Amino acid sequence: MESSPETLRLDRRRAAIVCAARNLFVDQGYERTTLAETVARAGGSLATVYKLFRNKDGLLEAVILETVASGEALVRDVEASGLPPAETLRRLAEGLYRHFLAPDVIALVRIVIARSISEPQFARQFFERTANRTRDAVAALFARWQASGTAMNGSPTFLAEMFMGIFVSDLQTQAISHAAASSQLPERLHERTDFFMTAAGLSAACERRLGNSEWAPDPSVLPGWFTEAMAVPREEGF
Amino acid sequence: MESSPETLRLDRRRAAIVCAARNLFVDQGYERTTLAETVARAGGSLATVYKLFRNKDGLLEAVILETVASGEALVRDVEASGLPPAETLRRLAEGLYRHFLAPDVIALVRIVIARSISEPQFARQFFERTANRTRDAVAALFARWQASGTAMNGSPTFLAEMFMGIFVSDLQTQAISHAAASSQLPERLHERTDFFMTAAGLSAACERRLGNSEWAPDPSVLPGWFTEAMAVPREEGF
DNA sequence: ACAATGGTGTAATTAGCATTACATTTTCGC
DNA sequence: GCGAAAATGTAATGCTAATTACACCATTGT
Repeated sequence: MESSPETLRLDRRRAAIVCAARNLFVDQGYERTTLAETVARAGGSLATVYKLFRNKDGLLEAVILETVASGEALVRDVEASGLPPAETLRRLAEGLYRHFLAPDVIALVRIVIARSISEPQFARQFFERTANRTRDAVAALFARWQASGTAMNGSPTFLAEMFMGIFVSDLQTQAISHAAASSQLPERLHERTDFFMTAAGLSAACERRLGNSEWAPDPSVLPGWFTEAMAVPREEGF
Repeated sequence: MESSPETLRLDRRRAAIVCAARNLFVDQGYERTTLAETVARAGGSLATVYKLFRNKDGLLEAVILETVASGEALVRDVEASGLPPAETLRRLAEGLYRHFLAPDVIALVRIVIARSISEPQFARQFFERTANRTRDAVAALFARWQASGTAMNGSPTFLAEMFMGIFVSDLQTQAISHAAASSQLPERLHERTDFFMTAAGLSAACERRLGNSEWAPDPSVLPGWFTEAMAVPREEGF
């Protein structure tokens, strides 16, 4: 093992560089940010950047992978609060919205899309780690609900896709149009979530038919698709 | 007026350059395409490019604006066939999908997003001319239906936004992940459209209650929001 | 205190490409 | 055919920024 202080020092440099780079990338984009600028802001030197990240692309990769994570943790947390489906979905919607539509995240998504032209497999990996993983976590949640007797229209995977659609379309809008973050978020979000729940057969009205007071899951007999959809959420930063 | 053959010649050059540029941009992206390459493919010369488009940015602008148009015309055409709402929406979904998810369009959207970092107002204009205009056309369609007695859950604008969400989320997926165009389009699309219609209260089941045989709009008394939503579709290429 | 390891600062090196300039050829009305 | 106007081809120019090389300073373990 290396001596701890040495490692710490190196790590601190690395963190500082990644942080400075992230801020600059978010403000100006990747192409317009020079390594000289990054180094000027982070301290350190060009040579260090090349040692740590091999080249500018490597730095971008580090920035992206260390900044944007999936919403799995959020799904886990909201589910853990044990609320009935309708309320769970409302909170989930709010949390995912906050997560995926944070200005920094949008800016980085723009950069990833731009780079996807020359490096498709990097973009694919990014997408895998964020959107797909989150979608799978939501699908698994739906699967658990369905397994415990909550009726809904459609397979968990399909419903998860549609649920994610609530955010993605806004993400696209913001990514392209640079619209100011709308302040009417809360209502819009609720409206959309309710729309989703209506179609999915999960709206509050439906729940009342089952008595929504003490909603408790019952993990007993599982349908066929359950096994694949039930992939256990992995440990990963939010 | 200039003499006709002269103008024709100039126009033909222009068209050839735009076409070559579009193909190259779609294949390689904007940054990686050099003007020399474009000119080599189109014939003509660098000097001509600078005369016609002022600079590389101008060429991009021309390519984008002459290639991607809104789906207004499609909305008009599908509506004109006079089918009941459910069937109209299915066809509309199919048409819009084909339009917005064509590989060329996706590639150009990628480029616009990339450029939106340094030129936000150009990107906003693009968005305005494509997605927003299409959404408004769909909203106006919903407004007309609602005005003629078709019941639905939510304002036309809101419903149009949700309807567009069906495509946008896939557009995002394709733009980022470069997934091969899915061949399972038809089913997925139908499934989603039906999902939308369920939530919107427009599904076939609902229609049957009104008798869906000879569905005919009745543009008589209009609700308050109608005027703004009813913006007449403008002439524009599809 | 002292070497050694490794970070730092600066100054080349390099390369790509947009943009410009200009000399040559083509087009087209007359 | 002729000459003006425009198009073409080619060869600079110029700039930007990634990448590399190298000489100088800091930290750390002994």
